[in-house]
Amino acid sequence: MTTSPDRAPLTRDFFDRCVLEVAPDLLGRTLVRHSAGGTIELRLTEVEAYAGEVDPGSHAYRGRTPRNSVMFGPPGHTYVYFTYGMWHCLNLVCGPEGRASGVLLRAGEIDVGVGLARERRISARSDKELAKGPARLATALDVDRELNGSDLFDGPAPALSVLHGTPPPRDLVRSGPRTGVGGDGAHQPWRFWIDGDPTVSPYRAHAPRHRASRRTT
DNA sequence: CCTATGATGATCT
DNA sequence: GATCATCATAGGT
Repeated sequence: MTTSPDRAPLTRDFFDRCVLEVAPDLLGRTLVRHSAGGTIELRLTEVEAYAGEVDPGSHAYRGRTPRNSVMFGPPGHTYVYFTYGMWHCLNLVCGPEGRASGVLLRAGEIDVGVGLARERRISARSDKELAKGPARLATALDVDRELNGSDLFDGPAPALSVLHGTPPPRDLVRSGPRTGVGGDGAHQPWRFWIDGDPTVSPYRAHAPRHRASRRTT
């Protein structure tokens, strides 16, 4: 039985590097999700780096809390959080240990399991939209907080893993400010994407909510 | 294509 | 109580 090099899993050492190296290096890689519904494979086209306690845009900026604790653990694990009352976002924890950094997986192209992804993403108007955005990606892959902290290298068929895939030519890798990040971290060019790829999500600048108080009924 | 806005609840201060 | 690493929808261009 032969396995082509692009189907080989990445090693844990791949993730045990500075997040600013790992993030662009993840573009073009293949994310594999095994769940009860079936298998999804996705080619990553857009990611963002969050550099831990030194990064004002990072959940880890103000230190360890119950939510962000897996960011402080070893690399090669998932960090899944719930946001805006409705959505989940999926990150991969990077090294070195103690840095509390992670890569937000923002978008990709579904290569395997398009039918299953469409069942989970009824509102998608085309296949290009199935994982165009971090919460859409998490929805298409059936990722929620149950997956938080899971090890990408947990046994022969982990719930989530990353294969080598085919990285794009370096001159197609672009970088710019992170979507929806404000404050002192707003201008770091730590969003990375494949230029011209139709599955990359639109950039949105940080939009502060202004006096948006809700009635308490 | 674009912009504006409501939905919804965990988290942290 | 404010914020939030977002999305779907409605309506204008």
